[in-house]
Amino acid sequence: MRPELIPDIVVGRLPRYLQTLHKMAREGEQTTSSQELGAELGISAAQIRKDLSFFGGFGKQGTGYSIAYLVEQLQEILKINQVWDIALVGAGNLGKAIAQYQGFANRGFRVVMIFDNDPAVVGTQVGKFTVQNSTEMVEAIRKVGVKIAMLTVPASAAQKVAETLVEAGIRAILNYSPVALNLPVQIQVEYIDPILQLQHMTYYLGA
Amino acid sequence: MRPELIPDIVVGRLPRYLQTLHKMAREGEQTTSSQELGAELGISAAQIRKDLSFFGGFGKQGTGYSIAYLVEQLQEILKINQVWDIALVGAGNLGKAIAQYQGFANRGFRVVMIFDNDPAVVGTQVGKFTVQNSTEMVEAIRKVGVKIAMLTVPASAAQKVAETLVEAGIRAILNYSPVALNLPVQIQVEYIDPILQLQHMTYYLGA
DNA sequence: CATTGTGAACGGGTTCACAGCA
DNA sequence: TGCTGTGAACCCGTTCACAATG
Repeated sequence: MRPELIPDIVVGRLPRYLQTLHKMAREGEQTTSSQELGAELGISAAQIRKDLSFFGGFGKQGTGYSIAYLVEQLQEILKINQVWDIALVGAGNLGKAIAQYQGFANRGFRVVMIFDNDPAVVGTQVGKFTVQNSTEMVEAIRKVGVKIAMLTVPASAAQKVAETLVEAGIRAILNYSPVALNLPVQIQVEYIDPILQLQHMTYYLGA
Repeated sequence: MRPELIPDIVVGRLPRYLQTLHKMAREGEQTTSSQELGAELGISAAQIRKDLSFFGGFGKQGTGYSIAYLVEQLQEILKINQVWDIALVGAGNLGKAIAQYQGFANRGFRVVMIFDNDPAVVGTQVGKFTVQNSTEMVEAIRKVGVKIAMLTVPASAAQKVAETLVEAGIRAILNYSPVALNLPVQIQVEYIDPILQLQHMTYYLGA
C-alpha cells in the first residue's frame, strides 16, 4: 500500500475509528458494523467502508467487523503497534501536565525526556523525569533517536526551538504554541490551540 | 450575513487568519496581502481572498488589507469583540494547567469557574479560583449565564458531565476527554485529543 | 501596476446504489 | 437476509484567471 496515494483526510479519521473501537471493546462488544461505528462518530456508514477499503477488506458481509481484528489492523496501518518515544520541550504548567498524563501508554506513545531553558526549572523533577537543559537537547534526542516532539514553549520561542528539533532529527512535531511553524515539508506538524477552536465555536453562538 | 450559508470550513480558517494578523501587528506591520498572509499560513492567496469575500470586501486593490481593520472585522465576525466566560470542569493536572494559562485574555476568553467532583480537590485553590463542587455546577453556570465549557474529566465521565452542562445552559463544549460526545446538534462541540494527532503523524513516519 | 473580488473551471472527497457474499 | 466493498454520480471546496480599481 502506497501511503502517499491515500488521502490525508482519510488517514486523519483512522485514529478516531480506533478510539471508538477501543471504547466498544471496553464495553465488551466483539463485533461492529460501519453503521454502528458511524452513528457513534457522526460519520456516514458509506464513508467508513470507503475509508477502510483503501487498506483492504477487513469486514465480513452480513456480519460486519471483528473489533479486535480491526483494532489490530488500524494499529498496524498507523504504525502504533509499537511504542513511540516523545521528547517534550517546555516545562511550564502545560508541559508538566502533559508529562504526567497517563493516557499515552496504551495508545502507542510515551514521553521519555523533558527540556526547558529556564535555569530555575532545569533539574527539577516532573513526574518521573528530571527536566534537562535545552542546551543538551540536540545531543540527547540524537542519542536516543527520538523522532517525535511536543512543543509547549512560548509563542515567541516556538519557531527557533522547532528548527533545533529538526536539526536533532525530529520528524514529527505536535505544536501547542499559538503560531504557525515554518519547517521543511517532510516534517510532520500538527497544531493544538484551544483558542482557535473556541473562536470557531463562538461564530455560531448568537449574541 | 446568514451564518449557516457560509461553509464551516471557511469559518474554521478565520481564527487562523486572526492569529497570524496579530503576529504581524506585533511585528509592527500595518498592511498585508492575501499573498503574504497565505505564505505565512501555507494557504493559497486565492483561498484567503475567497474566504474573506464571503463576509465582504475588506481590502483595497493594489494595496492589500489594513491589518488593524481586518483584525477588527474578523473579531466581529467571530463574535470575539467581547470576552466570553468559560466554565472549566475537571481540576486534574490538565485542568489546573489550563486554568492558569495566561493566553486566553487577549483573544476573547476567560475562565471564570472551575469544578471537580473529588472531595480532596474541592475547595483547593487553583490560580485565583477555588475549585467548586460539581454538585453546584448547574446552578452556578445558570446563575452567571456561562455559555462555554471546557471538559477535562476522565473519558468514562465525559458523556454524563457533558449532558449536565447542556442542561445548565452551556452551548459550546471544548472536550479534552478522548471520547466522542453525543449531544443535541445545536450544541457546538470541538475536540482536543493529542493522541489522535500523534497517530495521524506516525502514519507518515517510516519504520 | 499591484492586488482585490469573483464567476467559471476543476478536482477530489462524499454519497449513492447495488453487486457480491457470508 | 444483512452488511461489506466499490464504481459511478454527485457535490462542494479550491484554484484559476481576469476584470475592476485605488
